[in-house]
This record gives sequence, C-alpha cells and structure tokens, in this order.
Amino acid sequence: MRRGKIWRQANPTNPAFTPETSPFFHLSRLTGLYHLRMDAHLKPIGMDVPRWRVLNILYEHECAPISTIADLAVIRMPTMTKLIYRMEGEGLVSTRVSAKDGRVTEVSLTEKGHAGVDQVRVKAGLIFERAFHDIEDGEIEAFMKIMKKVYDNIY
Amino acid sequence: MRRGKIWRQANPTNPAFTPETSPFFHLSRLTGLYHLRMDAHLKPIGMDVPRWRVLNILYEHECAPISTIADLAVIRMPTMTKLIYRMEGEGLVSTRVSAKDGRVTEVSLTEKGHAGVDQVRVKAGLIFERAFHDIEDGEIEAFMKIMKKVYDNIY
DNA sequence: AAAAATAAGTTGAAATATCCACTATTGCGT
DNA sequence: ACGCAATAGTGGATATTTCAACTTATTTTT
Repeated sequence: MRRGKIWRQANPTNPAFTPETSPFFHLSRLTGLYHLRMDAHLKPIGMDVPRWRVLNILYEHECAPISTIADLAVIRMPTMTKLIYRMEGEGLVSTRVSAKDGRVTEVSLTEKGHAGVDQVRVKAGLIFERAFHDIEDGEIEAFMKIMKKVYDNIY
Repeated sequence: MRRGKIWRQANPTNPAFTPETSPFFHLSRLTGLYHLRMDAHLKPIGMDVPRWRVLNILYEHECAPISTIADLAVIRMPTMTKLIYRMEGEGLVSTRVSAKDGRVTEVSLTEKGHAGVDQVRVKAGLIFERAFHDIEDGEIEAFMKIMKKVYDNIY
C-alpha cells in the first residue's frame, strides 16, 4: 500500500478525507454541472442529456439493441426502454424487432435524429470550448486515459 | 486556436467527433458507473449517492443553508429541499430557521448522520480502492487538477 | 421610509427514473 | 429433443427530480 499525500486523503476511509480531496466527489460535481449547462442549452431545442447520449451512441452504431445502448450509456434497461419509446414518439429514432433474435429490439436514428445530432453538437461544442479552452491536448489525453482506466477497474 | 490531434476529435462540432474521443462523454459514463456501484453498496444500508453527497458536505460544514448544500452538490434547490426533509424524516439531519436571516434554513448532521458518514465511508473506500489501486498519486493529483480547472471554467 | 429588486425556500403538478416481477426467446448441457 | 438457465425486454407501482409559480424575508434604490 502506498503512503503518498494524495492517496491518504483521497481514500474515504481515511479520517483526513474530505470532499475536496475526493476524486469521485469532484467527478460527480463536474458531471452535475456539465449536465446543468448542457440542459440550459438543450432545453430550448427540446432535447436533454440522456437523449443526447442515445443519439451519439446511435450515430456511431447505426443500429443497436436497447441493451447495448443502455450498457454504453450506463443507464438501466427499464429506464432506457422507456426513453427509447419516448424518443420514438418524438420521431428521433425508430425501432423494430431483430430478424435474427426475436428478443432484441433494434434501434436506429431517423432523419430527424440525425438532424438532432448536428444541432446538439453545435451546443456541445460551445460548452466544450468553454470548458477546455485552456487545457493542453496532452492534459486532455491524460485525463481521458485515467477515466478509461478507472472505468475499466470498476466495470 | 490549437490544432492538436486530440483537440480536433474531442470537439463535438468536428465531424471526426465520437463518444470515444469525448471527455464529457467519458465523464458522464464514469460517473454513471460509479453511481451504479455505489448504489449497490449503499442500498442495503438504506443510503444512496445524493444522500451521501449531502452527508459529506455537512461533515465539513457542520451547519449550512440548503442553498449552499445545493450549490456544493450541484443539485437544484427544489430537489435539495425535498431531499433534506426526507433525510430529516430519516433522522440523518436536523433543520432550523436561521436566527440571523429568516429566509435561510440551516441544516446540520445528527448523531445518526455522523454514524451514517462513517458507515458509508467504508463502502466508498472499497470502491475507491478498486477504482484507483493502479493509478499513481501524481496521476490522481493531475486528474483532480484538471477537473477543478474545467469546473471553474464552466461554473 | 416606501418601493423595487433580489434571495431563500416551498409546494403541486408533471416528467423521469427505479425497483421488482413477469413474459418471451434463445442457448446450453445431456 | 428436452429441460434449465440466461438474455432482452416490458409493465406497473413507487420514488425522485424537475419546472413553474408562489411566499416570505432581506437588501437596495430612490
């Protein structure tokens, strides 16, 4: 076990632990603020963060089962099922039962869904720019590397 | 404007953008997974992540108005108000109107709330250990520095 | 000292998310 | 082929979050 200064304070079991020294506390806080900012931009165009997550995933996958989308977005399946059908009602995605496997519901983007992605990316770009304008490329790279590592560790 | 490899792909307005190259997408995903793992540990002891955020903040502040807690936790005030009163009903916190300012409701930890913090920290410690065991102290430090910077940028 | 503006909180209705139990379909082992 | 386990999804009851409008208290203007 290491004995560094950070390690000690970052571990919640240590008495010296505070939210200020906790990576996960900062993580939750930053994500919360990001969602707040995104929502402010997305609301006026009838969109929100969960929808955007789905659109982004489908933009890449073209056609994916609900379970895969739920897994990639880290949203529980019952929640995702309902979100997908809401989005279908809004014309953003279309669904159909898979020909290969009668259990799976395949979801794909509609024309309107594609347009929605482009529309939201402009907004997302603004926030990204604001958030990372003074962060070096190398730092962003390192940042993402750690997030991936931690994600895999608790996956 | 910079032209690095990461920058281009990380910006949502760039056609080469994918969730895989987006810091914010990874951020949301990691936070989601973390909440999932925490919930699994917290549910059996009648706790959850929002409650834990509040407990942690009060552990530091001893006595804070709802608005401050809401701000620190990045949770909207109506949500926080209801959460606080739920927690009061559960005996975790106590509330009273401030003597100095009749508008503010001061919240503080009860005995049971303190015990709850200690109890949850054990669980949080397990997940922290699992998540960061192979991450260097220096990396954690850099990680948190970037999160703070980004947080301030979009605050 | 009002009047106006701001800040803190509260509440009810509506939107969402979550739990849990259930169905339908497929895969696996013998 | 048969039965059992696993997978994908659905549906209802419940819990939580959010919006929008409102109340009350304080601060700032004029």
